[in-house]
Amino acid sequence: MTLNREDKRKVRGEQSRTKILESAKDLFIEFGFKETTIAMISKKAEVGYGTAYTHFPGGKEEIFLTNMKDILEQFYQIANVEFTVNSKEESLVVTEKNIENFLKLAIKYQQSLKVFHEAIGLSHIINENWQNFIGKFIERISENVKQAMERGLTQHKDFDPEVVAGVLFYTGEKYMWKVALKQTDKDYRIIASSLAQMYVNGLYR
Amino acid sequence: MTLNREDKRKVRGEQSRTKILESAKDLFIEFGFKETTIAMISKKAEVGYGTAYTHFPGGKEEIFLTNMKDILEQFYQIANVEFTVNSKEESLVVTEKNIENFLKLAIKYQQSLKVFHEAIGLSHIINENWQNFIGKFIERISENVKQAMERGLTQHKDFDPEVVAGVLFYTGEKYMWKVALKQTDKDYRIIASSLAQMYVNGLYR
DNA sequence: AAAAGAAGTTGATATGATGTCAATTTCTTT
DNA sequence: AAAGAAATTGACATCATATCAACTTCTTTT
Repeated sequence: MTLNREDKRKVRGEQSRTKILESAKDLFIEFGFKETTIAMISKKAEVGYGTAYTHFPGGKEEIFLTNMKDILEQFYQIANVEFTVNSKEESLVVTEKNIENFLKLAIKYQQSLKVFHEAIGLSHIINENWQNFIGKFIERISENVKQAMERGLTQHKDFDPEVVAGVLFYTGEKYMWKVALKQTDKDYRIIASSLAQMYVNGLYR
Repeated sequence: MTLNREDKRKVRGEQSRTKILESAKDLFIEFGFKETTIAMISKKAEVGYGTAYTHFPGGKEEIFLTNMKDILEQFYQIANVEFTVNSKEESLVVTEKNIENFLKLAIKYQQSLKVFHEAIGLSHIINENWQNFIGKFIERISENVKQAMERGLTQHKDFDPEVVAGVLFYTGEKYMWKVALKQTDKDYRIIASSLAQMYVNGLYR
């Protein structure tokens, strides 16, 4: 066995895989998730029909998720910033900025997110991926809420942290989809401002 | 033409229609939207395969929507209650009660709503119906927000009424689905309380 | 009462997508 | 050069949808 020489079969395999992913990316954006078929993808990628399944046993779903991984990672970075809240004013600024960044990404990846939204409804596995992703956000925001409650910064001491976190995240998520689906004309800054105000004034005293 | 005598063909037709709807109702709850097929429905209803399509040209989607109409109407009644807000305290009580009623319906119709949620993702037409339905809610809540703003009762005069309304409705909607999909153990009163507090304290000064 | 017509039923059929698999090609190792 | 491994391939089985021409059942017309 010669380790330093390239295996041409592996190279060809990688090429097929890449061609499938790239062809799929274009097709999904042009035709959407449901309308795009394995036949279309393999044809555009100039590989046999079955080749798509050897590289992606999970079919369309796996191909799509592989392409989305990158974008999802960027969204997750926003929630992943550590911060400790010392005052209502500080929280307002941080929250508003986070929502703005979130919505900016939605604008940047509008086309892909539109397909993603469709796919979440159509595919059980893709939906599961998204729910799992959402869970991390909610958890993260809940921690901040708990922290604020423990320090006596909140309006009430009997808030449910998850519900409070949901007010921020679920409303933000909904507007993210609205932006992606072009269902709103509102400026992302207006959305971020009103939502941040509602959240911070609702939570802190 | 004899108007007072019954047309046996029409009677038989009505019977077929009813049998299709009732069979579908059971099957949808047992197998879900995707798994339930026209073949299953027509078989259980003891009619020919094509009969389902003569009564419901829109296929599965039309059958399902026809069955859901009743439940949706009940949800809409909650939003349709006129009320003018005079104080923050009054608003808190009314808002909390509305959310509670909303979530109570979700518990009552948990099984149907679970299927509905699946169907919204799978069917473009069913999704459209739901979006249209949601729009009425948001509009209604927005009116209340505007009213409060005009009367100088709010924390800010530059709130976007729709975004503010979204904070209440979209979070409520999300928890409605969580209840229907049994994705939460929280008591509906806990949810209603925290959400109402967040909304009212966020909006009013 | 028979013929014509209308309403409703029916299942065979065309269509279109998915996922599998046995055969085949291409490259590597013995 | 032969054997073996990796990757490719498209024909095929499967399954659900929607359509439609033939058919049955009932009503109206003559």
